[in-house]
Amino acid sequence: MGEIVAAARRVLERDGELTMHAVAAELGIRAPSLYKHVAGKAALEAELVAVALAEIGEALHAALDAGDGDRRDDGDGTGRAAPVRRLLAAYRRHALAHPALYRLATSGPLPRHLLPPGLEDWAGEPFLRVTGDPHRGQALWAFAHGMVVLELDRRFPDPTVLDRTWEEGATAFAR
Amino acid sequence: MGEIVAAARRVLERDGELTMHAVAAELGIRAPSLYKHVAGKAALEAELVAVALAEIGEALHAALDAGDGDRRDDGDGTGRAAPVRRLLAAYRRHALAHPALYRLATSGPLPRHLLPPGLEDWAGEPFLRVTGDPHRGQALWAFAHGMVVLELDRRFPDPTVLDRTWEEGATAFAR
DNA sequence: ATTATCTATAGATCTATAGATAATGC
DNA sequence: ATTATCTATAGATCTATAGATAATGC
Repeated sequence: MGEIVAAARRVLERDGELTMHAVAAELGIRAPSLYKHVAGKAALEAELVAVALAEIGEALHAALDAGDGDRRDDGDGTGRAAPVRRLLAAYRRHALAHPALYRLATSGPLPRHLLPPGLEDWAGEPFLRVTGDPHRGQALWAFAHGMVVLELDRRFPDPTVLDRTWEEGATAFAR
Repeated sequence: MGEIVAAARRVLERDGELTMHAVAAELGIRAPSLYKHVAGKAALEAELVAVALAEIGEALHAALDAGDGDRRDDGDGTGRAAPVRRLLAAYRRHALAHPALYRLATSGPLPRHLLPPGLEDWAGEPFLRVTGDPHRGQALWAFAHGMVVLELDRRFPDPTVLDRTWEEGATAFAR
């Protein structure tokens, strides 16, 4: 990860937003100097999106790889709820740990032409892996993404503990 | 709905964004004149959020009321998939028909202190009605919201037809 | 020489206020 | 008189370019 991208990431995670001025300050230089190294803000953001997708993908794949042994004893007798639960837990944990980066990578149009080929698919693969079906995988991803953004935006009324809500999603999709 | 709110709504749905200048132009006046009638942009947006929540709530309640007779023949033998399907279909249809208004009402922090009491809960009630459980209702809502925002942001790879994905969510939550 | 950084600033966007002026109601 | 609208403009924010200046490599 280039120095500038790393600085941009620190800024984004610290401030919750990204400006060229803040990135430059983080590096100890002036904003105009950045333009000798980066094409523009959009290009810098695209690099951050690539970093974010790679990390999300790693977290999700790792979550599934980790538990490849324990398919029983998940409470519903089908042996399928545990992997789904682990996947969702990893997704939630990672997103809430890097809220601004998560938002950058998952909100608004994706600059696909600026991303490494295959990265997007690879990052989403765990949802396919765990459901065994593309449409079901997409649906599970939509559930996870919806939960995360609603949680980040504090959209759930009351000071709700959301563990049970995540659990409902896990069991619904685990049949 | 006040004239200004109505104009703001037209602007939002037409331009996909809201500026005081555009709202004033829509009314044939200058932007500074608005401030004699509205406290500020945030207040105007809050009124739009209230309108949006009321309309979403109406659409969802109506969708459930409409089909209170046909609980059989939904393909999974439980008699519960049909209402969930209708609810999701109404949610999707309404959101995609008013994308900018939907986003305004569901993204970012909700100005609860500026909304009519009870409105938020009432708008979300159909999810409780159809699942019979608060947590399951929240989970279903998260799925619907996730689907809509991912669809609006064109986040699903390929030119996917998403009907089957919605269907997967419906069956998952209809048990 | 070449490369990196600097200062200065254009230019785009918006919200919102101040104070002047025109329109309307009694 | 009061109310609504107007012009003018402050002020906040950002991205990005132009041209000058300093630092580094050969």
